[in-house]
Amino acid sequence: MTVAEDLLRTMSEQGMRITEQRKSLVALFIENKGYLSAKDVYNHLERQYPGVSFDTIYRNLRLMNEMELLEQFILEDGVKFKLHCSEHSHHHHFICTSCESTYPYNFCPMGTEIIPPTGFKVIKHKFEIYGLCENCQKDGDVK
Amino acid sequence: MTVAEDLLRTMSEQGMRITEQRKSLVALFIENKGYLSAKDVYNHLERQYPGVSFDTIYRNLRLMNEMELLEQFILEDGVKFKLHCSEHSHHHHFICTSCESTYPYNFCPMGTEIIPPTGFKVIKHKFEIYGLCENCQKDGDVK
DNA sequence: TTTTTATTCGTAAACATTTTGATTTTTTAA
DNA sequence: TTAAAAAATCAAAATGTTTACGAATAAAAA
Repeated sequence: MTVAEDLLRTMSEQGMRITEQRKSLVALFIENKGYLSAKDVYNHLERQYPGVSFDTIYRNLRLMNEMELLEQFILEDGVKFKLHCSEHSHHHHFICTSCESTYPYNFCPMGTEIIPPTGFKVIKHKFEIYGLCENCQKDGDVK
Repeated sequence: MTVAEDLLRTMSEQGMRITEQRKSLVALFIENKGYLSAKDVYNHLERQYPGVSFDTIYRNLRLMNEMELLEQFILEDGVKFKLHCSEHSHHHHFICTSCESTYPYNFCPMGTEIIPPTGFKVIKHKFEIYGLCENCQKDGDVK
C-alpha cells in the first residue's frame, strides 16, 4: 500500500469522504515533502481544479491537522503545513529558506541540560535551523 | 545615565530626533521587557498621545530594528519586538505564553553536535521554549 | 439506482497588519 | 529666534489571510 493510499484510508476510516481534491492535496504533500502554506496548496490544486475555493483548502488543512495527518507550523514567512512526521518520534528540522525543503534532524536540545526558571511550566518548544540547501546554493536561485 | 537615556543618546547620535513619542516608546520597552507587537505599542502610546498614528509606530519600530536597538521576532502569535538583548552575546528565551514575559537562557544548542546535511549552509536558527511562568500559573489568568 | 449527506463552489466579507500621501507640527542647528 | 528638515498626524487604502454561506455537486450507503 502506498503512502498516499495509507493516508486516504485513514481519512476514510475517520469518516472523511475521499474526494478528488483531497486525493490531489494528499499527493501534493507526499511529493513535496516541504512546508506548504494555504496559498501554496491553492496554487497547486488550482491547476488541476480551476475554481477550487479557499474554503476547501482551509477546511481540509484544518481537518487533516486535527486528525494529525498534517502538522501546522508558524515559520518565518507565515503559517505552513507539512506531513505529520512520525519517523523518529520527536525531532527538528533544517529548513532551506530558498526552496523550503526540510531535513529532519534526530536531536532535540530539550533532552539536554535545560533548566527553566523557578516555577516555569514548559509546554512546548521550537527549534529550527534555517539556511541554504546544496542545490539552492548552486543555483543561486532566489525564490 | 539610565538605560533610557543611553538608548535615546544612541538614537540621537545616529541622527534620529528625540520626540516625545520616541521617549515614550523607549520607556515602554524598558519597563515591559517582553515581546510587544505593533498593536501593543500602539495601544500603549495611544494613552499618552491620543491620535498617535500607525505610521509613527511602524516607522520607529523599523528604524530601531535597523539600528539594532530592537530585535524583531516572529513568534507563535505574530511579529513582535523586544529590546536588543546584548547581555551574554548569544542566547535564547523561555517565553510565557500568557503574559509574554521572557527569561533569557544562556545556552545555545548550536554549540552542540549539530551536523547539517551535506552541503547545507546554516544561516540562522530559532530556539524558543514556551510555557507558563510562575505568576500566570497561580493566577489562572488567560490573557 | 436512489437517497442522504458531506463536500465543494463561487463569491464575498471579515479581519488584521502594514503602507501611503498630503498636511501640520515639532525638533534641531545655525 | 528662526529657518530647514524631520517627524507626526489623519485618514484611507493596500495587502494578505482566513472565514462564511447559500446553492450546486459528488461520494457513499441503502
